[in-house]
Amino acid sequence: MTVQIKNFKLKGSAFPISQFSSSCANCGLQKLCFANGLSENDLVALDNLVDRKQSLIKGDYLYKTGDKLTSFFAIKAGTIKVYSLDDDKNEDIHGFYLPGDILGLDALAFSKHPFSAVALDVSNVCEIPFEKLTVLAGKIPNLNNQLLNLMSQEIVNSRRHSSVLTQKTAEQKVAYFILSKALKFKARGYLYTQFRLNILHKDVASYLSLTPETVSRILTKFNKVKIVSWQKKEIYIYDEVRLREIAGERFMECD
Amino acid sequence: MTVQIKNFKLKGSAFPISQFSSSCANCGLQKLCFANGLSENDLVALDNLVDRKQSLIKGDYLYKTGDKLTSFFAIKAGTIKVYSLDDDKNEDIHGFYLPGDILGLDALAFSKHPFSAVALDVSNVCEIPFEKLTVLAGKIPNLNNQLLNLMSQEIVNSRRHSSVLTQKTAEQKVAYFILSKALKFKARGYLYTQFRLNILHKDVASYLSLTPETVSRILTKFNKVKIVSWQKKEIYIYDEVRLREIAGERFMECD
DNA sequence: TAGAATAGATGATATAAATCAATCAATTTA
DNA sequence: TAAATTGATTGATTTATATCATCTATTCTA
Repeated sequence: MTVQIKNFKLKGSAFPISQFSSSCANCGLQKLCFANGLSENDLVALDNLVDRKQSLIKGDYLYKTGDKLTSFFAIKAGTIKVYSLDDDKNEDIHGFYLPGDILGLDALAFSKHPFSAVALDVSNVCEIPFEKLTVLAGKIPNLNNQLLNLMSQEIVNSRRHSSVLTQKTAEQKVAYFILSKALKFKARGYLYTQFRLNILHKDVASYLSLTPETVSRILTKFNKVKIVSWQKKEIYIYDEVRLREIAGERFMECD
Repeated sequence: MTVQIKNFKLKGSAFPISQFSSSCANCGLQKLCFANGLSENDLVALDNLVDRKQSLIKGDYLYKTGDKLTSFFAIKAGTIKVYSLDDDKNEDIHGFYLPGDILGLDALAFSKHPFSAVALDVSNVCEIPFEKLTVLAGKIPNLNNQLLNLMSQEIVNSRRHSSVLTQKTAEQKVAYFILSKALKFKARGYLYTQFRLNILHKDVASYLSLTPETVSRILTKFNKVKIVSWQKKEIYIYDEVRLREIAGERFMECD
């Protein structure tokens, strides 16, 4: 990526939409996606499978629990929430997926989506038909390896999240959450001390296994002591050092 | 499996050791392993990769956090604990693996084991060199599919565990844990209302994000009201219906 | 753009499970 | 096999966070 696009504000978008991503070869998120490690020829073969979807708007579903697995999705822009519903119809949120993340790998074992994926944002995704992809992966060892790597990462991420849930206090969880999102922006080369995050506080609460009240109290406190503020979807990190101290280094995702 | 071996007691063994598992073709756990769905020829090719390890004893490690990934392991008999250590050297337990389970898939992304795996039991495992396996998987689509399926299952299992941790009360967690192990025995064709489970209560506590005291109090209660007892490593389920009611059906592993 | 619905903030109170403490039982090891 | 270590039980107390309640701000929608 030679052109660094500033983190300009597009309503509802967590990341800027790249102008240069109409093919895998030009996509700035290539290294994070199935395309990683492919030769030029292989990249073309992959590219031909990919269907670049029109924008999704808030509330659009990529898939719902129980849907047949037909495609994986790579997020180019926006925010996707992955969740299931418990008996009382409460959302059990498993993750918020951002540009560069891959969705749907968990559906492979049963050929059905065990979770639902909904856009929180104006979002942009690449749709990759899963049967065609696995056939192609059979022919391109590097593609197959990347598929395996992505799944393995997903296992580790999920275990890491379990550790966060069980080992951190409410305050540590909230600090950790904000920091992990910030570091994700940083890794992509965007401004990370100040960014838009289109996630409701109550959804963060669910993801961290807390109540909205607890999250609200903690954010109020963090704002008062000038560590970080999160208001109207905008996050400002005032004191990264303190935030790191509270969050703890352990389990931090560094992708 | 035509010969049904009774769940005889071998000191420290959760499952009986099969007499007939010196090759994948004869292994009763074939359907759960990499071997699932392979033709006779392909099975032989897989079989040639597999190194059948001598018995492990309690405390033996299959691998430790940070070790280079060299092999996956399939459990034939015994119990393996997978965990990491937190800053205070507390164990953060991610799972107890039983016969038919596969270990090490989480290491693929970074070529290093993110967790440690230790035998709680006299255990028997098959060691499958991971590089050779992935090369072979490149040639045998069914093997590759099975590898992908196993990884996908691991993602779902991990998410399911997160749901248990966040959505169930202490009592529900303990009931759920016992029931899920029982159903695993049942699925393998063993006696499941009464079985040996060589896991310390304090390890279960850690796995369920509870304290040993809480687990102890709950087990005392379950014993008093004649639902289930777990003493000296022996589990007796007296009232499966009540146990199911308390555990709740949701998130139950059915493998 | 007004009204309704949803999200967020803040205070008072309740509670599930943790922590602390003291035995008792079982397992390891010298 | 005795002593030492580790695990399990049970009771008293504490505490982090949930719950309940109310109010305000924001976002939808008709």
